[in-house]
Amino acid sequence: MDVRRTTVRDMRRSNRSVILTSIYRDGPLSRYELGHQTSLSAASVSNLVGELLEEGVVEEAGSVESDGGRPRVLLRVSPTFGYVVGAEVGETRVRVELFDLAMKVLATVAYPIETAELAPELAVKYVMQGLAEVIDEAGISADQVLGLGVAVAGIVEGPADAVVHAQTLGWDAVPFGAMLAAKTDIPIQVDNGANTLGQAEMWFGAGRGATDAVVALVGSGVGAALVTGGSSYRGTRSSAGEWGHTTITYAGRRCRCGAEGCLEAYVGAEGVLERFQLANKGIPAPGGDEEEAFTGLLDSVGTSEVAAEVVGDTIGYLGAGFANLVNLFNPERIVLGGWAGLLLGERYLPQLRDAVGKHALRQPYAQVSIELCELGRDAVALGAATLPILRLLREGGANPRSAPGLIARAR
Amino acid sequence: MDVRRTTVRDMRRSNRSVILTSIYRDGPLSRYELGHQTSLSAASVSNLVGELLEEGVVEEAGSVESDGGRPRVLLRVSPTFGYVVGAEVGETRVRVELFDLAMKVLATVAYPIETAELAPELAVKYVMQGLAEVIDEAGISADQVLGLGVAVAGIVEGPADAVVHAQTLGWDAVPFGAMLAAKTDIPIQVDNGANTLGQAEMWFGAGRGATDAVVALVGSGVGAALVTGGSSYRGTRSSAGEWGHTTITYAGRRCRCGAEGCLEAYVGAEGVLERFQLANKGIPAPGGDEEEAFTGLLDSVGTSEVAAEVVGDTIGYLGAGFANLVNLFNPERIVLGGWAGLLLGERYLPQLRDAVGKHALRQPYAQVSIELCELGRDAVALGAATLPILRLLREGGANPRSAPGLIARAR
DNA sequence: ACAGCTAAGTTCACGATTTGTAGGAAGTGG
DNA sequence: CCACTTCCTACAAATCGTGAACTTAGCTGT
Repeated sequence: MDVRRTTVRDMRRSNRSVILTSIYRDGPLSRYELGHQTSLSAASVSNLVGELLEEGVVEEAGSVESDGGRPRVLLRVSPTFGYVVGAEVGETRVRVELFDLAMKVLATVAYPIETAELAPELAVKYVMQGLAEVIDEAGISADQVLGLGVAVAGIVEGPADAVVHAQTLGWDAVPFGAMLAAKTDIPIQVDNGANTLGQAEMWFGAGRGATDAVVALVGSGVGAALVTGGSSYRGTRSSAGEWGHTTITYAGRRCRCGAEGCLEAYVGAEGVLERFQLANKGIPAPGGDEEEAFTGLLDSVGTSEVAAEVVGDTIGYLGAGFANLVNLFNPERIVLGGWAGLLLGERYLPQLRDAVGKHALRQPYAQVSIELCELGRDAVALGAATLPILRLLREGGANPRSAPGLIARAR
Repeated sequence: MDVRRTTVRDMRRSNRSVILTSIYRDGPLSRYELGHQTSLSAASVSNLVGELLEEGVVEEAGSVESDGGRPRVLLRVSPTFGYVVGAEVGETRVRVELFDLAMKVLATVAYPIETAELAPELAVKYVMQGLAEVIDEAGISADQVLGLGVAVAGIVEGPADAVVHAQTLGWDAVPFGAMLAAKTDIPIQVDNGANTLGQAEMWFGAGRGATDAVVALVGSGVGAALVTGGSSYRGTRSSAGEWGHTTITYAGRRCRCGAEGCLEAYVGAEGVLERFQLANKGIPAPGGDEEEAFTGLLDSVGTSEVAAEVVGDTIGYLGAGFANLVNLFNPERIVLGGWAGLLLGERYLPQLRDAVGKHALRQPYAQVSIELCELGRDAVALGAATLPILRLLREGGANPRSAPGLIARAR
C-alpha cells in the first residue's frame, strides 16, 4: 500500500497533468470543454491553461463559433514545444527516429547490424550517433529534446538503472540505461520492445480507448505487453508479459528457452515451420528466409493438406494461448501483432476468435474483443518515443530539462 | 488514463488515509514515527491525528520512553470504533462472522446447506439472518457495523450491482449485491471467495509485505487471486484470476468447464483422483469423501507406484501452472493454498519449487518466492470482512454510516 | 528540591491552491 | 448602436500543508 503524502503542490501538478492529458488525448479542446471533461471549475481551467500557454506547452489553435456567443478558443499541445526521440535496438538493426509532440516523424536513421551479436558498447554508440544525426537532420537543438526512449529486444529490469537481459543479443545483466545516461544529458527511458510496440498500439492503433488490454506479438518468437488500468503492467522487476514461454502443452515440444511445451514452440514462426517440416517427412517449407517460408506455408494451405493441418493447429494453439490471457486477465481487448501474427490474423481472424471461444470461459470471453495491430513494425521506435511524452503528461508539462527538480522528485 | 481533478479536500482525505493506513498496518506508532513514515510534517501529523482522535477512529495506547525526553505517545486504530462482518456463501455452508477492527472474532454463525443448489433468495435470507445474529451475539448495535463483506464462490461482476455467476451454486447473472442491499442499510461489498481468501493472506498470512503476488488456491477446483501493486486485480469486469481454466495441455483432459486441458483437470483434487483411477485400472482411491480419498492417495505414495506417479505428475503440472504465473506476472511471491494445495505443499514444497524452476524463465524465477498459506479455510470470511476495512482506510476513517456524503462522493 | 537538558507534540502565520461569483470580452442579430 | 448569448478571467473566501517558534513532559545531576 502506498504511503505517500499529498501536498498542495502535488495537487497543482496533478491538475496540470489532467488538463494537459485531456488536451493531448482528445485533440483541440476549448477551455469550456476542458472544464466539463476534467470537472475542474472554469476558474481553475483558465488559471492552469494560462500557465501552460505562457510556458509554451499549449498553444491556441483557431476558434469555433458557438450559436451567437463568444467563440470558443481551441487549445492543443504545441507540436514544437519539444521533441522526442525513439530508438529501437533489435537483432538486425538499430533505428532512431525523432518526432515532434504531434508524433510527426522529422528524421530517421538506421544502422544495420551484420555481426551475429551486438556488443552493448556498439549499441550505445549507434544510439548516441543516431541521436546526434536525427537532431542534426531535423535542424533542432539538443536542448529541445525532451527525452529519449529506447526499446530493447529483451528483459529490462527496473526503470532505475535499466539492466537488460537479452538472450538474442547475447546480453546478460547489461546496465544499458546507465551506459546511455553517461553519454548525454537527455533523460533516458529504456523498455522492452514488445512493451513499446504495445504502448504505440494503445495510443495510436487498435488499442485506443481500452484500459485493460493485451497486445500479443507473434513473430519468430512470441511476447505480449500487458496493459492494466490504462498503464503498462511490469511486475516486481518489470519482466512481466513473457506469454510466449507459458506452457500450453505439458511435456511438449522443446523450446529454445530450455523448457518444454511453451506456446512459442507452437505458434512462433520458427516453431510453426519446424512443425511443418516434421509433418512433411522432413521436407522444409520453401523460401529464402523465415518470413518468406512462413508466407509460402500459409499460401499453400489450399493445396497442401499437411500445410492446412499445421496452420489449423497453429490457430488452435494460438486460440488456447489467447484464452489463457482472457481467463487470467479478463481484458476488454486483445490486439494481435508481430509479422507472423499479422499474416495469420489477416487470413484467419474469425477462426482464431472461435478457437478462443472454445477454450475460454463464457463470461470473460463475451467481454473481450480480438483485433489486429494497425501499426507496422516500425511502431517499436514510435512507442519508445511515447515514453518521454507519457512522462511529460504525467508531470503536467514541466520541461524536464529546464526544471529538473520536478522530475527528480517524481521518482 | 484517469482524468480526475484533485481538490484540496481530496488532499486532506488522502493524507488522513495515509496516516490511518500506517497506524493500522504498522501497529502502534507515535506521531513522531508517523511523520517519518509518511513524510508528512510534524505539524500536519499532529493536526490530522488530532482529528482522528476526536472522531474516535484512533486512540492512544500507552507511551514509550525516549532517552530522557518527552515520551512518545503510541497510537492505534481503536478496535471498538466500529465492527465489520464477513460472510462466506459457499456450496456447503453460509458462514457469517463479526470482527472488531483488530480482527478479533466476536461472533460466528454458520448454516449448513443440504440442498444441491442454493437459491439466491435463501442465500440472502441466511446472510441477513446471520448478520442479525452475530450483531446480537456480540452485543453491539447495528449502527456500529461499518460494513458487510460477502464472499461468493463464483464470478462477481463489477462492484456496483455485484452480479454473480456461480456455476456450482446454479446462479446465472444473479444481482446478489443489489438483493442484499435492499434488505439493510449497512454498506455491502461482494467479491469472489478466492479473492477474499487471497486478501486475508496478503494482510495477515503468507503474503504480508508483498505488493505483487498471486494467491493460488487448489481444492476440488482451482483458482487464484492476483495482487498487483498492492491491491487485488480484477480486470474489466472483475472476473480476472481464472487460473484453473488456463490450458496446460492442449487438447488434453476434458474439464468440467467444457474446455480441454485445463489446469484444473490435472491438479484439482477431483481431477487428480480421476487420473489416479484411470491409471489404477479403474479402481478409485479409497475414502468416504473427496478429501479423505485425496489424503489417502498422498499417504500411499510410499507403497503404491501408481500413486507415486500420479502425485509426481500433479506436482509437475502444478509447477508448470505456477511457472506460467511467474512468466506472465513476474510476481515477487506466490502463495499456495486451498485444502488440496496445502496437503500437497506440506509434503512436496521443495519438489514443487524445482518443478517451477524447470518451466519458468531464469530471471523472473529468481525473483519469486513460493510459500504456503498460513491461514485456514475459515479465512474466506475474514478476508470478506477486510473489504469494509480497506474502504475505511482508503477513505481516511470517515464513518460511512454517519457521514455518507464522503462515501458517495468517493465513487 | 530544583535547574538544566532532551525529545515530543502543538500553535500560528504564511503561502499555495481551488472555487464561486461577479464582471469583462467577443461575437451575433436586430 | 444596443441587447443578447456564450466564453473567459479577476477577486475574495475557504482550505490545507509547512516551517519556525513555543509548550509539554519526563529524566538527570547536584
